[in-house]
Amino acid sequence: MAVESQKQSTVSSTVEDYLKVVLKIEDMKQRASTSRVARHLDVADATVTDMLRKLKKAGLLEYKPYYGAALTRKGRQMAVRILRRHRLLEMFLHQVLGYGWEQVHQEAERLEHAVSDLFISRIDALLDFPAQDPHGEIIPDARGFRQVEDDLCLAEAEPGSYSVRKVTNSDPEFLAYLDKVGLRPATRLSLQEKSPFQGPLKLLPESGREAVYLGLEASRSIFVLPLKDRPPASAPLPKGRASRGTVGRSGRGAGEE
Amino acid sequence: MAVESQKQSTVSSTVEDYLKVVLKIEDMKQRASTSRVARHLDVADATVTDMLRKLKKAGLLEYKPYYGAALTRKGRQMAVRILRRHRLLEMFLHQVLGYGWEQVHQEAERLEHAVSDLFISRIDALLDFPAQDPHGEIIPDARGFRQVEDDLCLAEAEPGSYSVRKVTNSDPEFLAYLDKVGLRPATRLSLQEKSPFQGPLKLLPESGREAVYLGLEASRSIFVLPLKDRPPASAPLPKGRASRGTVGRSGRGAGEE
DNA sequence: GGGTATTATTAGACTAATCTAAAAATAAAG
DNA sequence: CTTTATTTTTAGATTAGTCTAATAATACCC
Repeated sequence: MAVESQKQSTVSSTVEDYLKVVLKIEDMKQRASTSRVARHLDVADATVTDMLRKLKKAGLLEYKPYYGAALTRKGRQMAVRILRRHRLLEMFLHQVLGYGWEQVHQEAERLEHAVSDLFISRIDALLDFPAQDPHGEIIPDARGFRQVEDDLCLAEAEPGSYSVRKVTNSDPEFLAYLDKVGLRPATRLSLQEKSPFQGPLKLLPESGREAVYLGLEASRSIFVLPLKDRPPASAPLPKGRASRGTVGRSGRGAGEE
Repeated sequence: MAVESQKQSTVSSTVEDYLKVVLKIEDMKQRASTSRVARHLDVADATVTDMLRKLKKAGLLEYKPYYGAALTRKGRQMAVRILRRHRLLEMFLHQVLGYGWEQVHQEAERLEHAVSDLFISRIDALLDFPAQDPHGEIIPDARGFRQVEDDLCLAEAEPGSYSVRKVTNSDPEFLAYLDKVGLRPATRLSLQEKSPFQGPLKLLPESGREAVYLGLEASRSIFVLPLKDRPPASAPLPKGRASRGTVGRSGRGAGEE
């Protein structure tokens, strides 16, 4: 059949932000309820109700009153496109302009709506088609494919050896702190103990001056990969990364034929 | 006296565009009338009337009904800041991302409103503090100083030898044409004759395959510097540029004390 | 200097995105 | 299964930026 390259209707940057948030919530396996979306965007609930109705009419998401929203293929496609832009921009700011990983998010947040596709493809090439951003987040490819991320939340991990896969928190203060104690993507660490009753985690980062006591809440934004348990000093650095996720479409059936 | 570093109140990108246009018109020694501003921005005259009143109230320009607008120091400061951003961005797109000089304008037009001051200072350093953009336009420095441009419009020039200083037209088609016939900033050329009755100019660019016949209207956007008349083949390339403009404040009395 | 042409302004309206406060639906708890 | 608490939606308003059509001011020309 004819492959209609459906031109991507242009949407406002506000709409892009809504789609991005719904995608983020869906990725966390949560229901994209009015209030949850509102919290992420820091707007009033009523505003979200209106917008969701509008986005439904535009065919970008399903919306059931009093229930919530779910992206359509078209909406997801757009959301993933923004996600790709955001992460590529972060990588560019970090690698080319020397931004710290705690600085990249805010700038990318504005640029993702302003740069052209040409800009994106140029920085993609300049960076040699990076697979991850400075926080360890996977960068969707140009067609919208996203590698499945097979990582584990530190908050759920058992004591043992791990390497940091990604940090899903963009608060500059928090990231600066992690940096200070030596917790960055690719850092190896040993989780030594988890205190009971929502207590902190005792960690030993490889860059390892001393043990770090990290609050449980903070540990929820750190994702790790288990390391084959070998003597940490002689363990070979897993070049690509020991176990990779399989490659799959972004979302059920999204993307073009 | 105490140096109040007056924090630059933030304005919308729309306002930035208005200020930029008024600056551009003033730079052309014209009156910033409602209709002229409207034409530059491609909006209705009525829209401009409203906006000028608003900008006057914000202290960014003077506005006399039925006459026009003139930037205040504060307004000019903001406008020059955007101009600097625009031109630095163009240079960056050209030098780092490999954009053609006919492609840079459109992208910079969006980015100038979106990038942070950090971004600007980083690309400024990366480019080694360039003095001009890809069209030969002077880039104001970080304090808002602008070199006086002592160039001559080709439309007003007498036959003789010149080098191209700048091209003040951002139409991609037009720039692509100039490029094709070998007319770019720094290109040396000889203006051979000017046909009477608004006729075309006969030019011989140094990169010089053959003579170029350029319409008078087109010649208005090309600015040149006269060359000391020596045999063109042996003339030494003026390194910095033979005669430089003096350095002065951007606009009468603008800038901080 | 009065009539015509041009240029500006006013008036009224629209859209996108937002808000607050009130009303309605759903969920939770006895 | 009724009452209460929570969540969501509706209603009504606001702001920024824009438009068109009508009116008013200025400029130009014999």
